[in-house]
Amino acid sequence: MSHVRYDCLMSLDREELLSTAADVLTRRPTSSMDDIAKAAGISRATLHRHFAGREALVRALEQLGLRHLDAALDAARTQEGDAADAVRRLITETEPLAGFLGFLVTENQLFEPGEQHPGWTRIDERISALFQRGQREGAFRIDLSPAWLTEALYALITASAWAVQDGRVAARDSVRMTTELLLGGVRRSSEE
Amino acid sequence: MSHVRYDCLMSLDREELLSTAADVLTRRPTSSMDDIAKAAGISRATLHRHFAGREALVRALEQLGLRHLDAALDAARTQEGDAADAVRRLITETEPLAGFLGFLVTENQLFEPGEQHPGWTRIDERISALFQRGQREGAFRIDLSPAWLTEALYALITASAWAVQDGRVAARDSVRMTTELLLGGVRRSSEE
DNA sequence: CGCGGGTGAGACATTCATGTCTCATGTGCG
DNA sequence: CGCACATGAGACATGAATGTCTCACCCGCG
Repeated sequence: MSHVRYDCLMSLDREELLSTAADVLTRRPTSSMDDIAKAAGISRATLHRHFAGREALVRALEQLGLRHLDAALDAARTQEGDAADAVRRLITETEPLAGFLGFLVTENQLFEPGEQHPGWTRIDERISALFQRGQREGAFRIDLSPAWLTEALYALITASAWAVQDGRVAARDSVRMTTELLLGGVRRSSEE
Repeated sequence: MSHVRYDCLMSLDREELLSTAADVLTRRPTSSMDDIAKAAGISRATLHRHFAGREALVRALEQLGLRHLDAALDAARTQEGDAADAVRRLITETEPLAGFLGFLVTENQLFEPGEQHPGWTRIDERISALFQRGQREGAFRIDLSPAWLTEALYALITASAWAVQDGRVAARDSVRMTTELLLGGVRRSSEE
């Protein structure tokens, strides 16, 4: 068997597969295994050979999303520099994932009301830590809990992705709109 | 047939039915017609006598949601007084609908990617008009489009409902958190 | 050349929600 | 009382998605 020798290549296939699956499900969250297989250019049988079932596929997609989020958090260097700038960087890095993130959040909200995978808590904590740092440094207001700010960040990012998808927001404005609203709010402020 | 005579009563039944259906689907968006019927204390057959199918039921729920939103917009008197205060009132009035709203948004996002019911555009326009007014009066910043602010309002309201449901935000803080974030953003501001 | 592993196509059983139908019950009203 | 209508219970057919299986095919490699 070539399983062992070609594990890395298999992983690559798997990675691409997950990627296109993410694309398809981002566009149409109710796509069937058939649709996903066709979109990936493989047969349903082969798709099943990679992922035991839809359940397993979604789990794997979740892991993929978590990895990407982790990477985005790393790339944003959330522990460095001005907290507000770090939030800007984080949103910028996260924007390409926005639609996919929306799928995962919806899926989670849909099928596991109340419980949540442990993988998310770590991401939540990393984001939460950023907001906490901002509060500690006096850059962020302290009357909004980091947990809520984290939720709001998710919400605004996915909302912007959907707004872009529906043509209500221009794609090039997406990051700025999200960032500015989250950081500054609607009210006209005296500073800057 | 007593159809004509009892139309008003039937409507009342229908209203209650819609209400409990909304409750059930808010909690578990994937509930079956069976679940809904049981929750309403009626048989699936009777449920089908009121609504031709799930499609029709969801449509009716959408109408219900639109009516409630309209009522919330009326109650918030969005055209009166300070725009920021109007937003506060709007969120306060909308908060009881938040979970239900989340269901409708998700359902929409799920099954009709791209298109949207004409009923929503009117609501969107009413909310959008509020933000426009705030911009005109100099209370709101003008570099965020009213369309985006409207989307963000939806997103934050439903996000807060989910956060409360998952225990990440206290129910009593929900309105304040949403309002404050939307109006003032994360950044600590010099005013107030 | 011949072999083996991976693949595509498709048949098949299963499950689940849905929609429709029938029939027995029950309740109110004449 | 007896009739009409609404309801509840449940059988039934349908359709869709899923998961499993078999078989033929092809491609690379010995």
